[in-house]
Amino acid sequence: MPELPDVEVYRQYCQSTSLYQRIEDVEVFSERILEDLDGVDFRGSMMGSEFQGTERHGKYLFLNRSQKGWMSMHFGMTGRLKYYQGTKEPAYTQVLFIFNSGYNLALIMPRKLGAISLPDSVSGFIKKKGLGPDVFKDDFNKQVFLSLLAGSRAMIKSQLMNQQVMAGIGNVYSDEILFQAEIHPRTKIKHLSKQERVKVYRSLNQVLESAIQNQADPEQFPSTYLTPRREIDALCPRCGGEIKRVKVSGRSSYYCPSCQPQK
DNA sequence: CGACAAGCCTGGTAGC
DNA sequence: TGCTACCAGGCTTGTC
Repeated sequence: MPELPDVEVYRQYCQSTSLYQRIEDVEVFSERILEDLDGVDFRGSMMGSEFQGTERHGKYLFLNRSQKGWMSMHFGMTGRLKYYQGTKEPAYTQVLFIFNSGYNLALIMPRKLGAISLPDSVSGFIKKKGLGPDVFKDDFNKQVFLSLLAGSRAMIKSQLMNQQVMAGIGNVYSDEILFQAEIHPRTKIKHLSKQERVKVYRSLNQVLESAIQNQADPEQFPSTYLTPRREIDALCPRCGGEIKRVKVSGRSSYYCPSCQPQK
């Protein structure tokens, strides 16, 4: 479920495991996820360097390679990382970094919809991709959020998920935020009052903070959360009613019809 | 076996 | 009418 909280957990994982070890070799099992180099050139660029720091913007993770710039990672729908010792890489490993410490870092991704690229700078990458501000950084405040909704013709869920507007929220967390805010996912932004918009903002902050604290693991989420109950006819943790599913911009959205009535 | 799945990107178009 | 902003569909491949 690689949305902002998941990628933040991956960032902390890399920070605590994968820095300051020389990359002795790189194995590329799927070239399609390499954005700007083929496998041979990517390997050549990575070998001999080491990761020295981590950043995150929205759903993208960045690893600093000092004078050689940055490596960005995107996890698609199914990507995750594993730092391990041993000879056999995990199933569905697409790119494998082999360190001189005897440990390896595997990018595991059953569906090859993620991407790796080698940007010169994080800010340049954000600009090139047209990403909006990261929703969990300090400068993302209520005023910024309200300005990003102002004048929009979109449905609230689509706007929360639009990475060009604001970066980090995907299908699962947009549903959770709107469940906590008691707003139907198909609500048009122009029909939301100022108080309702502020309520969405507060829910956004609370949900992301709680998710990161709980290692983005739905099983550890508060009992009032929808995320562990993303299935039709599950029961609403607030009112006990049946959870329903509806399509919003082509994405399956779960909600409680009585807690989140359609306007 | 068809529908579905947490990601992004693109082309066509609805609506100001 | 023209331009934007929006959204449906496609990509991939394993699971139910």
